[in-house]
Amino acid sequence: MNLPSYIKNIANLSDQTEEKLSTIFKREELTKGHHLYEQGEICQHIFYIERGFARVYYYTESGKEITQWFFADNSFLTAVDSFYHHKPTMVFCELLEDSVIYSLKYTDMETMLNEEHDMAKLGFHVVYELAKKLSEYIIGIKFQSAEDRYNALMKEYPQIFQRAKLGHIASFLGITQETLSRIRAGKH
Amino acid sequence: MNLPSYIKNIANLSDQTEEKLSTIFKREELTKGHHLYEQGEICQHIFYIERGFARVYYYTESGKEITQWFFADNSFLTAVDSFYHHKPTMVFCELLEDSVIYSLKYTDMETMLNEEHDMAKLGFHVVYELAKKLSEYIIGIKFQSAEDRYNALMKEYPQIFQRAKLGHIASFLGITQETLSRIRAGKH
DNA sequence: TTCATTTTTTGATCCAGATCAAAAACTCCC
DNA sequence: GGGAGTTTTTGATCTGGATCAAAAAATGAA
Repeated sequence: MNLPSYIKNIANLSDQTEEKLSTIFKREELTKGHHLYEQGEICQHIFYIERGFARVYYYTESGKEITQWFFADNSFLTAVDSFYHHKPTMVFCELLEDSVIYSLKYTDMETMLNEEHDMAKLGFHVVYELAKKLSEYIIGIKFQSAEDRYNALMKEYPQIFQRAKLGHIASFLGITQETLSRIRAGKH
Repeated sequence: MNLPSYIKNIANLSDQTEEKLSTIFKREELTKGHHLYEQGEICQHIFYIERGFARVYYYTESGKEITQWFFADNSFLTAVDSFYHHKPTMVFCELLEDSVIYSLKYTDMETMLNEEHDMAKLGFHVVYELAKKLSEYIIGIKFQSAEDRYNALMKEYPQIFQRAKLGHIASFLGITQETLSRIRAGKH
């Protein structure tokens, strides 16, 4: 779904806000492998995926690559640790498929947040939903077995194995690739 | 710090908003053991802790009690899964100390969010900070050993052992009480 | 101060899942 | 279609932290 339609579904913006918004969002078709942002950068944008698939990941001190989150069609994403406070982010965001991405510069968003009341409400809504997801994820990852988490992911998002590699999914679940492979094989 | 001062520190509200806000917040002194909300309720309030200490917890299917989060002085809290969408929450929130709590009814907040632009901006800010914390917590809990997480907690929040019980802290860290006890004893 | 209850520590055992290593199964390009 | 790289599976072994059980320490009420 394109961004204007998506926003219409979740919030009731004035014509003025809608128009402004449409002028500051940039729509791009980006290819698989493209990075929306990388570790060390200050993430200046908030992104919306019209169509595609993205993975956010980082490296541990010991050099292991960990998937923090996946984002599919119709989701907003940004480097939460960086965007709002202009600090270098710790994470990378790469596209796992050719994707259609809208991006909005922080400075433009800030301006709109200040100028348009309904934009501020929309911002609240979007961030609130993010917090809710994160909160649910935390409940899941603590004190659930690897297999429980796998089952939960499959239920919520069955196409994941068509769109991401096993290793990516494993580190998202907080387990090794080998363990995930075994769970999937039904052994264990 | 009381709520008006705290808010002044993080946002620049108009006199009008500030005044409105002060009329809809209720300030109470509540005793240790009091529950701000319980599982099954629809959480109707957002709370601010002027002074005190709260613990959010829930029960797993197998009946184990898990601490989801601690909140100390100068923090906002609510049942994220419930508040905004009026669904029964899965979690409990109890005070671990006598506390001074401000509470704001959802309906009042919604009204203000709609009426006052700078209130919407404040809401965005508060929720954004929450999302950032949750996001950082997730990075910590995956692929860090129990001891690493213990050390991180001690660094960030050394007083925790004076304010919460070992068992509460253990489930927050995602480990058993016995393991935490051993880590603390320096063995292992 | 004593006794009961709660909380923390210690000990012994066990297992889910990590790690290391290598084989198998895919990809995809020349 | 063959070979080089990539991704997934399988196998063997090891270990951090769980579980169960009980002792020790702290708390608190009478």
